[in-house]
Amino acid sequence: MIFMIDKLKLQIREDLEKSLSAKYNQPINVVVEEPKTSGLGDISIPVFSIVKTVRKQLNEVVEDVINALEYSSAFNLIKAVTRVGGFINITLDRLGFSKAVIKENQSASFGQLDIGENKTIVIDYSSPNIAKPFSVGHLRSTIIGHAIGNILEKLGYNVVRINHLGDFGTQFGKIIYSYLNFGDKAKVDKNPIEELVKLYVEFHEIAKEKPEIEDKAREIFKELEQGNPEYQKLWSHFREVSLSEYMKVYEMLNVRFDSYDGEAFYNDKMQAVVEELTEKSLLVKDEGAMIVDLGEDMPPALIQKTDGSTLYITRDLAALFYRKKTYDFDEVLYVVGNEQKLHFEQLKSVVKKMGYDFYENIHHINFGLVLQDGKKMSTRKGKIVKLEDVLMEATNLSLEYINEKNPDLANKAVIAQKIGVSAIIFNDLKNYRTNDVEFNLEDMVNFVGQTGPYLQYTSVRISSVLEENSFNCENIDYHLFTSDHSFELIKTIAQYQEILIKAKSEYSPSVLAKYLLSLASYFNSFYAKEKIVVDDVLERNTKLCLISIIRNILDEGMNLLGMQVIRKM
RNA sequence: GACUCGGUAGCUCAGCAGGAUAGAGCAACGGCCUUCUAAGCCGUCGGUCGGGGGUUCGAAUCCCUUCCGAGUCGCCA
Repeated sequence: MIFMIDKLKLQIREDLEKSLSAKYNQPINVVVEEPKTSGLGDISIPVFSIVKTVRKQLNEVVEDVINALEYSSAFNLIKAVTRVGGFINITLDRLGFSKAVIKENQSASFGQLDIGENKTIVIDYSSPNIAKPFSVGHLRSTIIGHAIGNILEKLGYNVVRINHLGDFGTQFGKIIYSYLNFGDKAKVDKNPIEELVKLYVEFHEIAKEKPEIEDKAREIFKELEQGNPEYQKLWSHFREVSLSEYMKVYEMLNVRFDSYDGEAFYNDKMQAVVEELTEKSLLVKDEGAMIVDLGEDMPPALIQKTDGSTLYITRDLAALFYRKKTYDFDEVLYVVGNEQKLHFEQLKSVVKKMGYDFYENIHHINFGLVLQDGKKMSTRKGKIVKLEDVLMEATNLSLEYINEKNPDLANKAVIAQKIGVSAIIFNDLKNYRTNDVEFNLEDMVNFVGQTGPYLQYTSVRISSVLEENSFNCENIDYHLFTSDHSFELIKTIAQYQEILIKAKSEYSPSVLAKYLLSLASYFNSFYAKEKIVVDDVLERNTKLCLISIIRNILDEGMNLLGMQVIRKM
């Protein structure tokens, strides 16, 4: 059974390649695509490359391809074949195609994709640093990681979501020192992250005058590592209060994790890595530190500092092996910014050198930096934009819109927040993830055009029609789907599954986001042209069925992206 | 300096296993609410695809070169 347009294209391609290869007695590659300009049909086949391989006249090849098409198993869904120069344009049988799409959509198996069955993917995202504010960069990681995780689950993968908290390192020595010497317990309890950051900043100011406190901090950290109960208690307290603040953000974004094991969790698992590297003779002493030489292409990986303490990559290696052992993953994804590209290349390279094949399944899902005035945002420069403020701003603005457009709406505050938060999520996901983004509040809370609210609004429009009218998808007049604006919708619906697969293969939610925009756009055009609740029972039922399918896809798609679906706005 | 990523309409971006007149949204301008939510729809305006070479029937897409921006480059994470 062929229904999806991409499957149809694939089928035509396979059939043509088979019969043409036989005819010309050599392997033939056939390109099957969708015409970029409208009015030329639904599917097109440029034959130039075939002409080149077989060294025959263009006309002759065109003839051969058209003849071969008739023997394709997809031919029953083809209505017309025309030729424009070196292009063969295929027009689909709209009636037959619509029927296939709607039937497929109604079947129980719709959307149940199983390409990820029995496969496990570990995905590491969000990972904020304890005692530091939740940055806009971590917001990107959180949003992108969450959406990719959802898409993977939709495709049938077993997904393990890990929040690899930055809860370890010399900075804890500094914070503990500051807290003990000039901290205020009450203040910290009341406003943990803000106060801890203040203490951290204060530490650095004092360290300018009295550099010896740096040694104190290192000492405290060393004792913390070795299990000093007082320091451990403080560390664990700071971790807890920070995490509970992050949880508020996660709750607002509707994000969950399977594990919050951060860097500290791997503290006792690093020695084994160092030992294994030593056993495999990969560790070399260089300028007092222990490194793994990675050849000409890459700078070496620093595994152990001169003073014997370990580094980021050592911890990541320990975490990686732990995850492999614990989850036996097929792939592991790290949703971490562009600036750590080299780090992950080194990580893969070290794993490869250690002789493990699974280095190929380690993917750095990099994303662009959040820039301010064209430069990387820096905590040190104190230009911290508080995430809560951004979410608040978006919520307030959407409330203003509601008051203007629909002042009698019930639950305004709740809906305003759902719109505001979703606007920010969508704004991040609609563009390809590796693009850098300039921090711009106005863009983030834009509600007009290619935005989150546009999708929500489209779904709400459909809901308000469906709410008042019952329908069934058994009794359909497929002829109604043959108009241009209806058939665009049918073709777009038919692309949904392929879009999910593409979003997975590129690890980019933007593929889905762009698709939802185009579906919504086609619907809104349709909505402007056609009255849905008409007197004719069959026509009304047919249209209601169609728009309900559209709403299902919009809603599911929005959920996959991490947005909130609403019924009224 | 080396390496990586990017440069497409005034702005934000699609398109990039080479294919037919380079597409959206925003902004600007002009239409469309006595009919299912106008956060919408329709139209107009807007481009030497950073510059220069090359590969070929054909280049935004591939190669080289050059300019511009960002990021990274052993003891932070």
